[in-house]
Amino acid sequence: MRLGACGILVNMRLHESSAPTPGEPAGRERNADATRADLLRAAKRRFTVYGYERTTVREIAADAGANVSLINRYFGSKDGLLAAVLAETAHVLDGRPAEGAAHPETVIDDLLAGLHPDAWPEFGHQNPLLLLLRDPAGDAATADLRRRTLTAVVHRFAADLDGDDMDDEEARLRGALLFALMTGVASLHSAMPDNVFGDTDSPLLRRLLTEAAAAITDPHRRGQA
Amino acid sequence: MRLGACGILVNMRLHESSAPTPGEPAGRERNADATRADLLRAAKRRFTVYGYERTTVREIAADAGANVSLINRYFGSKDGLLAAVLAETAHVLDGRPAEGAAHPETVIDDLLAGLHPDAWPEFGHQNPLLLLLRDPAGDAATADLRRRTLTAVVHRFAADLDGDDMDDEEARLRGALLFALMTGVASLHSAMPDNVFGDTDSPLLRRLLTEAAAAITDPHRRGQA
Amino acid sequence: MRLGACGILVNMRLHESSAPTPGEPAGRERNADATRADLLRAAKRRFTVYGYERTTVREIAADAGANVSLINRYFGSKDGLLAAVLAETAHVLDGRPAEGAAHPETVIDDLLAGLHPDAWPEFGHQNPLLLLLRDPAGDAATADLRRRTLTAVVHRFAADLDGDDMDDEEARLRGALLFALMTGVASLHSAMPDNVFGDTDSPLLRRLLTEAAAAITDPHRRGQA
Amino acid sequence: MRLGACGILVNMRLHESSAPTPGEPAGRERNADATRADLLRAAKRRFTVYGYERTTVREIAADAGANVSLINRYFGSKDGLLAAVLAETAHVLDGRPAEGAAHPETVIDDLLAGLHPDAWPEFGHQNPLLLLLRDPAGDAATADLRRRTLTAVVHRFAADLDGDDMDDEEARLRGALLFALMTGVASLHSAMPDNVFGDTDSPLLRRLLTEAAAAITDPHRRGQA
DNA sequence: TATGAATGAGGATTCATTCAT
DNA sequence: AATGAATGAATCCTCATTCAT
Repeated sequence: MRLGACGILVNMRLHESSAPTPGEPAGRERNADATRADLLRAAKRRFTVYGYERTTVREIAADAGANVSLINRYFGSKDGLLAAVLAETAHVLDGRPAEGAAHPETVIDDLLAGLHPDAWPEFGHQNPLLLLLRDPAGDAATADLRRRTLTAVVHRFAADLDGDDMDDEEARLRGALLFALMTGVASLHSAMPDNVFGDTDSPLLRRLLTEAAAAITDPHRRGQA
Repeated sequence: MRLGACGILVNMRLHESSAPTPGEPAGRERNADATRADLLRAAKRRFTVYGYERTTVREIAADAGANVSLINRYFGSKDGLLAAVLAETAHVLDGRPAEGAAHPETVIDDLLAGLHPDAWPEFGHQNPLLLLLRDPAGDAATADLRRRTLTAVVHRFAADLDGDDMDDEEARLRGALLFALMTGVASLHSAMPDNVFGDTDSPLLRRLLTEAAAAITDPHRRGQA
Repeated sequence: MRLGACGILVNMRLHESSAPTPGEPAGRERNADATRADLLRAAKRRFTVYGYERTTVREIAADAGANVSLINRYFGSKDGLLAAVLAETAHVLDGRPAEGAAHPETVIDDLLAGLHPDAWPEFGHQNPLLLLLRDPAGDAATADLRRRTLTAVVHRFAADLDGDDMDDEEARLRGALLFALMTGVASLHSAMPDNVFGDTDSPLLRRLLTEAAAAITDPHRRGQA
Repeated sequence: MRLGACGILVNMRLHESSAPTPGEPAGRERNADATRADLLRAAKRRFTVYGYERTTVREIAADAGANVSLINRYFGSKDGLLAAVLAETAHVLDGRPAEGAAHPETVIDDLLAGLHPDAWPEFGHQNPLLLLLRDPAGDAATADLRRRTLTAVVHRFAADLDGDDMDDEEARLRGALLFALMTGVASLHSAMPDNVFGDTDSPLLRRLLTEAAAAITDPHRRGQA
């Protein structure tokens, strides 16, 4: 059983490719790649924090310090931008540490680290996976992309569990449940600003989550009727 | 430990007070209460399934077979309608069986029943609790109502766990985690139409969930480091 | 020269035919005439104070303690109600004292009395003639009625001036000017809540207005080049 | 006594910065200033002629040959547009001839010139001051602006009268009365299309008005009791 | 490449009016 | 006569997108 996939969930400072340095004069430097990246970053944050519908393209452009039309130029449409963000979300998994310890504790460590106020700066300090679960926005193509991305992520979880102790079917189920537990916690944490879970570093919280994760992932669990 | 609150989640009664019998000619029957109820029902479904922003008041009115402006007449605004739906969601809890068996199995039974394709007809066959977690729409007042409703629900979960075996603080934490597990499963189930969890009646699914729930709720769990 | 017409402008407490006595239960007594009168009175006030467009029929009905539909029943439409109010305005002139002293002082006395905060209770303490001059509301028929009413009123002023000292043409011109002076003062007074004219009883104000009125009405004025 | 302020009332210059040349194909020339000016001009006319409420933003946009949403782009809202028009009205005063002959005749000349069918083309051939007196539309902020503009205009009249012959208080009263006379005449003229005052150039009309104005403004008037 | 002006579709809401009771 | 539920047209405004420079 390997649980490395969850390693992606740790806080990772991303390479600020070309942050919209404030103080710079209005006239943006003509650099397509940087502009594109800035727009993408701004979109990630706003989509994650406010949701797709409540985000306007003008807000994204303003955040990025770019002109609105460039969204259409580089991403075709607002939906295209969402698709790019979703793809980005999937790609976040690619950067995971290749080798991961396979213990429930690791999973939970990653989860709890992701709840930290400083985690996920690129996504407005929200777990990007919530983007895949919350408001079902976008057109048909985007919805499909979202679904496929979600499937890929869940499969990744399953793959890490897969081993000689269980078949694929069972691994997929356990992976999905583990994913559900994680996103459930992240989602509730995100929805309740007054911190339902109290101190994120509380030993009890960690113990309970670890136990629950173990119950889901451990095939040799005793006491199971 | 009592877990009765979760019994509410299986409440799928649907008193079709005055369904808009199709085939009838135009000119709605003049019954304010029925109209209001129809609008509320239609809103519940669309808000839950499509989200607040992607639902237009005209769609709701069309679903209800009523005139659009009656939404404003009866609920003041689209936001007021959302508030009514949220309140309804909270009130669903009030109809719970007064005393419930306090076993994790009961919680999971309720959860799994809620995943059934025929469950929650009023909410478009989606768990209404998702309405409290997904897209953060509405104006300030509605957002506050949403938050308070969510808090109330979580507290209800906690109250059912509270007992002589743990203090309030701990009960609240365990309740929140249980709630997170449930909504996480419901959310993932809702987002992936091709049924990630396979057969909802599968014994393995039930066993894993029950174990996880027990890990969260049982204070006397052995083998906890 | 007679100026009696202006006598109509004095403050006159109207017969409260059936004031919507508060405290009475909802169910209105079934009395068509009284209801009609109440609606008319309410409309007079709101149209005069807030203007036609900014007044809703529901507000009028609420003021009158009557049901909205009765406006259409008794007056055909909102426009019909306005027409009735305009007619009423014209009829106010009918109740004038048949014989009036023909001095500019009388005209000005009436005008100043009309500026008093307690004057014109039926019209929200505003000079009803403003209704004929301000916002050009209503459909074509109503606009025509308004115009005809206005013409009638101006002619009435002229008639009071007519005499052996001048021909009809000249009387009409002087009457119109006198009317313009009066309504100009009333209009400005109405538009500036902080009382542009200071104390309404000020001797200077009365003297200046009387002189101006005299300049308009007196055919034997000396010093006219 | 100086009456120069009234000189502004004859200001009927109209710099057609970029008239929507009819006959040109669709696709408006991309000139923000010109578009803004066109919208403002169209609004001035419709607000003055038809009043605020009876004017729709679409009508204004159509008049200006511009897209409706540009009203919101450039003025924020219909109310913002009204505010701009009111400000414009106030600014009209700024362009007055610095020094004016201080005779009642000048005031009346200006007034009568303003009654000419060709006067005030920008305001639909209506005296723009009527905009400040007629239908009290707009939200609270706009109502306040209207009131302040009106106050400013009246004070301007007063200032032109102020001199060593009278104190401020008295000047303000006389200024207000002069303003009332002027707007009263303009208002009645505007409300009665069949020309109540007959020929605008009639010597009698001019004489009567000049006498009335003199009665209001001249502190050395003989024959005053 | 970048800008910002212009566009048009769509959305919530208000309101006079009609209709059934 | 009176009630209030239902209707639909109309209005302001927002927003993604396109176009010309």
